[in-house]
Amino acid sequence: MVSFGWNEPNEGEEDMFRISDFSRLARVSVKTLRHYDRLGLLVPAYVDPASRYRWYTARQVSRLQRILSLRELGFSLEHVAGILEEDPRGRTVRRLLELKREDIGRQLETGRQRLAQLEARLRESEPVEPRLPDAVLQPLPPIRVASRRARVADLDRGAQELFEKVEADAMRTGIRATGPPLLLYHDRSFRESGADLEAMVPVTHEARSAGGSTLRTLPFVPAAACLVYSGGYEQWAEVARGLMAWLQTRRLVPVGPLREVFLQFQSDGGTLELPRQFLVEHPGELVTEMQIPVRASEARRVRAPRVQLARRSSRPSRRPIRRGVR
Amino acid sequence: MVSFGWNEPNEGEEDMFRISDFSRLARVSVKTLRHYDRLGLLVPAYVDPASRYRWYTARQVSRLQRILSLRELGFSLEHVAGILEEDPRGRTVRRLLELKREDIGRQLETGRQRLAQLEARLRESEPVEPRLPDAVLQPLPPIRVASRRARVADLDRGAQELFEKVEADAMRTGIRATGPPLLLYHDRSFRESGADLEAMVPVTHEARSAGGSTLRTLPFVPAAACLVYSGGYEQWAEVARGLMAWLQTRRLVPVGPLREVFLQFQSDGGTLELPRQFLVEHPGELVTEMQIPVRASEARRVRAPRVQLARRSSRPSRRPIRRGVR
DNA sequence: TTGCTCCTCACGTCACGTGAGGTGGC
DNA sequence: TTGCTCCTCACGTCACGTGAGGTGGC
Repeated sequence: MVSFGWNEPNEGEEDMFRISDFSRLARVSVKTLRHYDRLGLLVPAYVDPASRYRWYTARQVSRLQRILSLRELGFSLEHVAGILEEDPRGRTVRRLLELKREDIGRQLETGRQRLAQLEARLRESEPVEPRLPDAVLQPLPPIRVASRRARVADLDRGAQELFEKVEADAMRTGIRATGPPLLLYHDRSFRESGADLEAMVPVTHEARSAGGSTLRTLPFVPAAACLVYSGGYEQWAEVARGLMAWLQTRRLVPVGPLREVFLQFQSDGGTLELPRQFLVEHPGELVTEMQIPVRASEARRVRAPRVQLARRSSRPSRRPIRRGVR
Repeated sequence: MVSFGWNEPNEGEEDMFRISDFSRLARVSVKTLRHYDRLGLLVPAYVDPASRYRWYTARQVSRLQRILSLRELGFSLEHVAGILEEDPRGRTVRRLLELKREDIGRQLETGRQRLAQLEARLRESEPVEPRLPDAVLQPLPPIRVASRRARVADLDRGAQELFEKVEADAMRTGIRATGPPLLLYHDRSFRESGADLEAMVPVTHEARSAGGSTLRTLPFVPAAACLVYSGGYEQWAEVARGLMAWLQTRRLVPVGPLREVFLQFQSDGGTLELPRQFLVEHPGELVTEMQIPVRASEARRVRAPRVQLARRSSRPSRRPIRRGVR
């Protein structure tokens, strides 16, 4: 047994709160307090060596409240532990909070959108059956681009940062963009985090250097399904449905990385060869073209059995969901 | 082996997408698709019996998108499964969506508040040290009340519903409230879900029946720490700190259930005996009094050793947090 | 034939919650 | 002494993600 602290001055001498009272007054569950103790986030002011009872002081409330408010801002407890070791007035914490502010701003925006959509859906008694967008099949010419490729932690932010870097490089080296920016998805399947992205800007063949960006030529693609749509990713549902239905009826299958071309991504328009009518229909909106290399299917036609039944008898789901609302 | 479906008409005959392509085009990870298959939420149109490869059709995108949008609204996957079995235009779904709308509205509100607080904190170079609110020690007289007690799933909503019921009972039975409503926390420690709450309205002793509500008399409390504050639960941090510090310096310990008295909970004020000055200072705001029965501490003074060191040597935390921001 | 795609299975993550079984405190 | 409070330990939750080890498909 180690024994110390018993020679301390009187400042340590004070009444304390048992865990249940501390829990009630601070509005935090006992389980949470024990959890924070284990993580070393909030260690009780005193722990009885025999009974292991935890005792807390009033002064510990402020640390607890800092933990809770950081947690509510969306930081992980591990992250909170780090922040609490920093100077709360220092630059590091300030920067983190500023980043978090932008974060929450974005979250609010998507929340508002979702709410608006939900309300629209509730107002309409009958859903407006959206006409599915139509695609075209065409070859993609080789394109000379300045590009940056990386695995990014967050899809949207990562893409934006890549584009900013490429554009900064172009600025510095005096390269002019000759067309709208493109985004390539290199992963064979979709992933939200750790995606392998390549952001690029078309340039002329005269460009010799692009700083940190790479100059390369996108290969010729003999056939690609291309689909232009307006609006952000909230449109993806219909775009995907439309494109896939289109591919399916034509017996085409994807064979290469997906491209997104940002034809109009700012209110001033951009350099595009879009039909003028499209732009008039969607003034100031985001206009994107999706392009996916395809080839004819191998004519290996798979016929679909009534799979729901087949699956049930051959391989029952391991964790069946209990049905029924409420 | 069960075999069927091979006599189906041609409608089942169509090309399909392998899981990676379906994933890319629908912007959903392969892991998620397999997960939904396992749960029976989205079973592939065809599963090769030999290879167990999953094949999806374009038509399955719309079901997937419904799953995703319901999930994003905050429904659990189990709940989503239930909703998908209902008529999407039926009353059940409509009611669920309306509830969810209110839910999201509330979430947006707290998000906005958090953002505002964060921004305020970022604007101030120096924090305004809040003066801690002050409590008073006083006896609580017995009070005749009409009350409803229940375990509630959600704290805030549960309390509100209880109050609505009590007030409806009072209306129906013609009882007049003789004071501001009270909320009692019966749990020995705090809990967010499943809390044991009692909502009550003071009434006269003449009342003989209160419908579904119970008529009872709150017992006399010889000593309670009472603290009046304005604002909502976002004030709790300071209130708790103030109250606990106040208790601690006076060597008082809580001995009974916590009461909240809603002195002013609507913009029109209410029936109160608050100092007029307080009301003038906080016009139209929420004004709450916290009351907690106390008694003198047993003079068993626990002296706090330097616990951080003691704990480290005697019981190292099992899952230490790796420190350092970013 | 080779590498690529897909498979299953087991375990991890995150912030606790649940419950069993047991001991200290007044 | 009795019930109440608190303890630890192990496991569960939720919606997947990670990675090992292995097989089918072109």
